[in-house]
Amino acid sequence: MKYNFNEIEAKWQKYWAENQTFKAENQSDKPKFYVLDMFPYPSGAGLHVGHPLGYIASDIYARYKRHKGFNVLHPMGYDSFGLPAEQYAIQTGQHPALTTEANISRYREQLDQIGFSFDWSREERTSDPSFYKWTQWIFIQLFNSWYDKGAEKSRPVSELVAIFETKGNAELVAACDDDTPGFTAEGWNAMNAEEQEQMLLKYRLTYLADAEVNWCPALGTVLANDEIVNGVSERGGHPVVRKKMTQWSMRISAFAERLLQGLEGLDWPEPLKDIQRNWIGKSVGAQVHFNIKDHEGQISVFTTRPDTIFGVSFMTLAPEHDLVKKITTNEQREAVEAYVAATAKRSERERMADVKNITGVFTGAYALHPFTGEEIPVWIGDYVLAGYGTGAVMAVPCGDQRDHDFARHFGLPIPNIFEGVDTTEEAFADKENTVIANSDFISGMPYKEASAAVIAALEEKGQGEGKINYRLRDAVFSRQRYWGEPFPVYYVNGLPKMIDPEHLPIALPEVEKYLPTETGEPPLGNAAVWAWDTTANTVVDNSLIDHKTVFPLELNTMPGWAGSSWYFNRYMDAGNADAFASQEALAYWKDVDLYIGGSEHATGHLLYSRFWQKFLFDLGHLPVDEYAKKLINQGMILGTSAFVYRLENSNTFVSKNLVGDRAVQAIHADVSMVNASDELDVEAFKLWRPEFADAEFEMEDGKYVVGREVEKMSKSKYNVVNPDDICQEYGADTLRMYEMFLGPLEQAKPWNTAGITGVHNFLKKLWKLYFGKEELIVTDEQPSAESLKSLHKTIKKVEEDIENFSFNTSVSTFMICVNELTAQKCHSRAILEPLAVLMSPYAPHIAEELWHKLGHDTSVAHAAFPVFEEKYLVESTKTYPISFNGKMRFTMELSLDLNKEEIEKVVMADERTQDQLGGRTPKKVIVVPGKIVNIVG
RNA sequence: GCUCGAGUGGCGGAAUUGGUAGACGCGCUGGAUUCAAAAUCCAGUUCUUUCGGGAGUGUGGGUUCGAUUCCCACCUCGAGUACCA
Repeated sequence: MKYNFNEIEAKWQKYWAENQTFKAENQSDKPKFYVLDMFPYPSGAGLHVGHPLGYIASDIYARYKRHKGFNVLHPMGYDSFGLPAEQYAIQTGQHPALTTEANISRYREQLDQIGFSFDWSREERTSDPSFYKWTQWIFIQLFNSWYDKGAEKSRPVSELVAIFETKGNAELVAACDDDTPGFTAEGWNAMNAEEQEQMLLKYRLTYLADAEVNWCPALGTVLANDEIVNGVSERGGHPVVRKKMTQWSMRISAFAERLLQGLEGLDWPEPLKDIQRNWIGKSVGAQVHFNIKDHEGQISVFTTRPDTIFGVSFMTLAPEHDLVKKITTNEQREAVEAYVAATAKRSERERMADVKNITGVFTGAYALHPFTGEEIPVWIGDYVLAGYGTGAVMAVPCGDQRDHDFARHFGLPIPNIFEGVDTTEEAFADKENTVIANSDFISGMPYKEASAAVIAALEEKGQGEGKINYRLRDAVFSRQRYWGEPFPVYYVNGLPKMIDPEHLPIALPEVEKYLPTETGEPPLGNAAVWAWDTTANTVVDNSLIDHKTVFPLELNTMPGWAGSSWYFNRYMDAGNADAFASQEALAYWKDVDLYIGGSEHATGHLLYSRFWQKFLFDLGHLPVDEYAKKLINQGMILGTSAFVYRLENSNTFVSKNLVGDRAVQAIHADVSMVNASDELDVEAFKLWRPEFADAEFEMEDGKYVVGREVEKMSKSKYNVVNPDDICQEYGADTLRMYEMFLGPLEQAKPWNTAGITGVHNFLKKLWKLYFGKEELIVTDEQPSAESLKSLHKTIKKVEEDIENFSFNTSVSTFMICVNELTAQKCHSRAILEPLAVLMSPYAPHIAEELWHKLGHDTSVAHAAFPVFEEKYLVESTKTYPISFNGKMRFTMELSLDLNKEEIEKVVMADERTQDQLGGRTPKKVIVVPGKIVNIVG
């Protein structure tokens, strides 16, 4: 009987769907296990072979856990709001919902073909109103909350109001805007409703504020820091400029410390945790307030080296610093203003590219040293960033290289405050080996002690305090786009009001055009029906806006990461209309046991989702404050591009090895036109594009050989391999096993379709253990000891491999097992039945077919995993490697009963040993019973 | 620059606590089968060699009876980050 994979796979895919084989119940006596994949954005290009890599790995794990008796939740859905569908809508006028729908069905078709064990009854789409209803609900919860730094906990704003009414904000330790003024209870009570509302916005966890944002003109929207790479937009590579705009922001900075600490308990890849740690960027130091000569007020700086305070020889402010205007002297005004104007004009990118150029201007003002009273010149310079710390630094040229460079460039003094170090040529920044000198009361102290002493002295003087700074900034949450979640927000006198959650969802309105309006408003400004009627509690026509009962709605939409920040909780109880998930379902599933996805989400999705989880946990909506116990990053599958070489200024293509040193242009050729031996199908190439129709070819041995290069798999490089084609030609089981066979899951590795025959042949060989030409050849014969050994060796190894996520080595193990069983001519049911179960996580279709052909009438998916028994592996002899000076020369099969002395005696008596020694007497003989023998001398 | 990660045959990769380097697969070579091809099967395949052997896991050192594995220095590639005070 032939292994007819197409027929088998279609049959079982249908069976699984009809029988809901993988439906997970929210109540079970079995222990739970939640296996999650990062859900995809359904792009128009469909899946290529790189996309399912992580899904296959997680599917193997999910299926394995089912065999091991767990109630497994393994869901899938779509992150279906996003830019590409909207860009397409702008070009074609087609509603993004339609293209998204079409793309999703294409994705679903492709996913179904690979035989994943997803519980599709829980499918979710972030662009579905029944889903984003809860995204809007969470937004409202954030708006109605503030962060108590004392308790490190999010709390309802109603509690904050109660504090303000009785105590003002003097004793309050809360996350809030930097410019929040202090006020007393009387002060609060004296404010009118609008003023109070303005004040509360400074505390809310999502707030509306004027902020310098990253504006991307080409995309027509603002971007978050993690959406910008090397100063250009991550998507499309467009320039980004700074712009002041009123935007919704998320106060994620309030959670910086918890996001950092929470990493400790997570079984996530260390490099990924490092990325998050760096992004959060905690630094411990002090805030120092310098008085200014002849001026009111102070200049505050943040420093991680309070111990170097006696080494300060100047100060530098960011050009944007508020004090610059106030303190600049008349003599210096012209120079300062010119410098400030010049810096403002430069884009972020120019400033980044131009790090080595030292620029700055003296303001004419002097700060006063808190201990010596010495006058310190105040400069401005663009090496100081307005957005970090206080936007000002105390410059210690002997201890900081940038300050040193600046001082040398402008001829400023470089006083040395380090014992035994010369700092004339370069700064000394080694904290560990620091001994302070020339520094009054801290002379002779090391870094730690000196820092503590300085902080204490500053606090006493009221001129500073210990301070921890984080690099993590609040995240801009507004996007000037159409295809995203609408905010449940309307405006009364310019102040935002939340729509009552019971009226959610606020559905995305219809618009004529998906572009910004003529007045520069976001696309929702084109909507005719986009106003909130506070009496009817519904969205009504804009013409009804009277600012009394009908108000304008928010025109921005939420960013891509809104839905993905909580979707994993929704799967636990997808479809619930009364809550984002029931408390019972949340209590049962709790968290994700295994999460697989790409590391490119380290500073985006994986940080934001942890933030929302902690927030919802604080308010009692979730049972745990970290949602993914274990996370694995799958590596990227790279494409193997093919190149043809065209002689310059001609239409002649030269085969790779004939190019020599002639001037040629390398052009990507579609990999589908190239065979496994790198030969180009010349006729197909001519038909590929009109410009190649009359191309000439210089062939070698009648063949055109292409060049190969490993690159990222992408349409533009014509190296995309489609999983559908592979499934058609070799079957899903082959695809699954080959993707795993390629190499370690976490590693990037090139795809090469040529190698797939090895895995395919293996499955054919497996099939032949069960079937002869026409019939099942499995017998009830007692298996041989050898066969039992092959099986149990495999059980042990495969189980260990799955637990360690080493799926590539499992595939090898299966190959070895089948090779051995074939050599043994084993057709025993006692071996082949457990083998089918063992294979089922990797190659579920063939396993299901074999299982049923062996007489079972329920799915193999819930069969118990074979139990490893040590007794079948017990050996009486061992083939010892006999080494001389560490080099293996020959082997000897010896009984494992022999002790050290006996082994040594037998080995020394062997002729080959004497040959090797050539008459010499060994200095030493190392015998490790069961392992090796090493003869030294 | 800083922080991580990785360097093993022609290729993908294996070697789980320091113990037979190159498992398994691709590719290649030879053979069987076939009118022929595909498919299948068998044998070989790290390099080098005077066929005894010798060398060999990025480079140089070290620890050890023994190092792909541990330590030190360096080189190359990849990822993250980028004036963060």
